[in-house]
Amino acid sequence: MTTTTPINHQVDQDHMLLISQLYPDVYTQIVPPQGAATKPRRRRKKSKSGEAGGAGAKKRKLTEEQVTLLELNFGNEHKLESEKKDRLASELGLDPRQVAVWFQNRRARWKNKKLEEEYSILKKDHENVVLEKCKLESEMEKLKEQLSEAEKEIHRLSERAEGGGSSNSPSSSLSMEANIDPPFFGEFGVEEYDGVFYMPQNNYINGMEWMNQYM
DNA sequence: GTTCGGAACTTTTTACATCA
DNA sequence: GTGATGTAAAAAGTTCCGAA
Repeated sequence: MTTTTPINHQVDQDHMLLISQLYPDVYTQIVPPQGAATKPRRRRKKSKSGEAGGAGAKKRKLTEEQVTLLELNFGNEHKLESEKKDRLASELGLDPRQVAVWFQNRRARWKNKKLEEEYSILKKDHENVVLEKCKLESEMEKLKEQLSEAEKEIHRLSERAEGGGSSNSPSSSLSMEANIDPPFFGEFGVEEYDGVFYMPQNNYINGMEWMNQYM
């Protein structure tokens, strides 16, 4: 990382001077007059048409053909090598710097567009997830209701059975089953085969209360 | 007169080379 | 090997012009 040292300023000024000789049209506005060389670079001043820059400094809208060819090249490669830039520039009748600037701006536009697209995809994904969450929540509510009904039914049946005094009660038969050790993770009804865990479809892990009826 | 897209520009960041 | 320095290129941010 380079900081802007006085040495760098001098180097920058030298570059600017050199470039200004190569591309006088573009750089006449920003190369400081003599005596200003040691000052830090300043933003160019607002220049009116016809001022120092002259006709060459005027912004030119690129023609349709120029843009088409530039787009074509951008489609192939988002970055330009120096040789290709020069070749393209002479092909288009443009300054190589203009071609470079066009590619810089095009990359920026492309990046913005890509970000917008990614954002809208993520937004859509998020909306779908929220929708799915709502569905699952309402499904869970329904299942809870069903569970509550089942619990009530079990309670009714066990009360009736107790009243009858039968030794063949559901609780006694189930309690025998409860004494059998589960294979793996038995208490959750989860079994492991070959490193893969299997869970019975109707198992309900979080709401284990009903299981206690048989313990 | 205002807004917007884009060309042109400046500043910052990054990567690489060279040298002490 | 390592840190300082220089250089070039790209990214990021800004200014300003022309057209609608």
